[in-house]
Amino acid sequence: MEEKRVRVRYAPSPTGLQHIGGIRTALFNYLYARRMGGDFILRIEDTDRTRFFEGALEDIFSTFEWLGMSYDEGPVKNGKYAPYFQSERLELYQKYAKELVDKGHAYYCYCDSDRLERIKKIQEASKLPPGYDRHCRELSNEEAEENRKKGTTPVIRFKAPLDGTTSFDDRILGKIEVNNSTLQDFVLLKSDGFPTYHLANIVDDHLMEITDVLRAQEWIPSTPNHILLYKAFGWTPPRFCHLPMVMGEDGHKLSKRHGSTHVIEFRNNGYLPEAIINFVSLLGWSYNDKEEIFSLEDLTKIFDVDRINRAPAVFNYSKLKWFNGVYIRKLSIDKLLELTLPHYIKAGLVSEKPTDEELSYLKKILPLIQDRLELINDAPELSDFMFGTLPPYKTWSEILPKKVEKEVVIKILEDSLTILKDIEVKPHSEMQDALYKLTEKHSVKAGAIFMPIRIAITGINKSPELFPVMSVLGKDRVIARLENSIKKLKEESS
RNA sequence: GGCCUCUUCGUCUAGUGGUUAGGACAGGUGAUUCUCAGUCAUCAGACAGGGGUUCGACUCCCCUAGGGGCUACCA
Repeated sequence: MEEKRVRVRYAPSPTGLQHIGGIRTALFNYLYARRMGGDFILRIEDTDRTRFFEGALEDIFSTFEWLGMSYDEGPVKNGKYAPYFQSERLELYQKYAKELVDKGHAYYCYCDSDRLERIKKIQEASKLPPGYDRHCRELSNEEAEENRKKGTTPVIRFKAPLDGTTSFDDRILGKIEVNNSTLQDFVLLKSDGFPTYHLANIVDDHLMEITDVLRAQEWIPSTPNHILLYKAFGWTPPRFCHLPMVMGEDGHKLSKRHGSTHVIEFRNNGYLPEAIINFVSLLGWSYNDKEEIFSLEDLTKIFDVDRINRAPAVFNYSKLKWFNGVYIRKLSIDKLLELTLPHYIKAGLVSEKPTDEELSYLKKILPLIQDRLELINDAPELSDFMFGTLPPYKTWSEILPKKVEKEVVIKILEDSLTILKDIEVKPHSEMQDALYKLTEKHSVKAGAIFMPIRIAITGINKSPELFPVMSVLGKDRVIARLENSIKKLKEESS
């Protein structure tokens, strides 16, 4: 049999910001399409008017762009099957819902929310499984007419089979079968004329010639409904592939209470798109047992649906951070500058319109902190001591090495000052060797020499390598900071 | 409650009847004539339990337990 060109879609509903779970689904669809040389479609399922969220669309587009995922058809871009907003396809769904009624697969239901509420309460009270009681399923024409006269706008419900079974073959889960007796007469068309997810989704998937549906496992329970719908229409269903859920650290579906979940939050917090893509690709999928650093480009070549896991995956923030560090270390200094500059400006370390001088100074600082940077946003905090004549000293007493007498520290700093005044401040072993000699003179360990110098010069006890720092700072500032520290220490001891 | 589904180190996972059960993150230790980070080395850490099937089960089957999802005129 000839294989059809693969067509997959990501179909978010604009009810909130894009989150990790959604983007994982989007990514897998994207990768599958690219790997198979097929089409990736973006479709906006805006069928719930009550939950529409203002910034959602903008967020979807910018998230895709930021992550570097392109789609072949979708809003704005359009394509052969336009429009890609379900809200613009209403007549279509109404037509198909009506068709189902005519074929006897669906019916008008006049039950209002009051009645629905009532039967729900009764079911709860008598511990019966909840669900619509199919009151309108076999309504006579007279009764229907009566309801119409009362002015109630009906919904259209699917007439689910009462017995037998419905099954489908999931690409990763295998055969899934349910008894039709457990199915509901779910709503297809709401009373406001909008379709429900179930109707709109399958109508569009069919019309848009979607071949594979990759979606989260939370959709498994409604898949039999969808299969039945395809059957009622006489259409061939696509292949289904249900992706494992993404959980929070407590084992529940990932949500806000687990911390950041929206892609935009990660973006704002200093995460790189490469890190998000790489990390998310490994949520429920793996390549092999040794490689795990992949670019989006790599992934389009190696992604394999058959290697997707069945079990849910817990979102591990610390591993994401590690990935971010990996990708930050891969950045060129120019790129790193571009990304960190706004933060330096915000921190007030660089002027609003940075001068060339400021820019080239930043370019000298960044290599100093690149290795230790985990989040782009942390750059200013990690390097603020590189700015100004004197660093922002903390309390001296807290920072001084504990095991060394203050008098000795002062002597060490004075000796260092003498040494440094005489040589070039370069990141060279010469400087290191010269200072190292002080360990013998004062009979202390290396740390007792370098720590005081570090603190005197940077004002902190955790800094990048001392000699590169001194080199970037320049001789004048090194001397000034050393002198200032000695002075301060002397004041404090008197 | 009902239906569906899942189960290898704390976490992400490799594994497809015979392995010292491998890797990564996190954690421990050591090295890198200084701290932190990075890097390198190293340690610790798992097949949920019980029955089968088999010469042999992490791998196949059944049961139990535990987890998760769904159960809307939301997607």
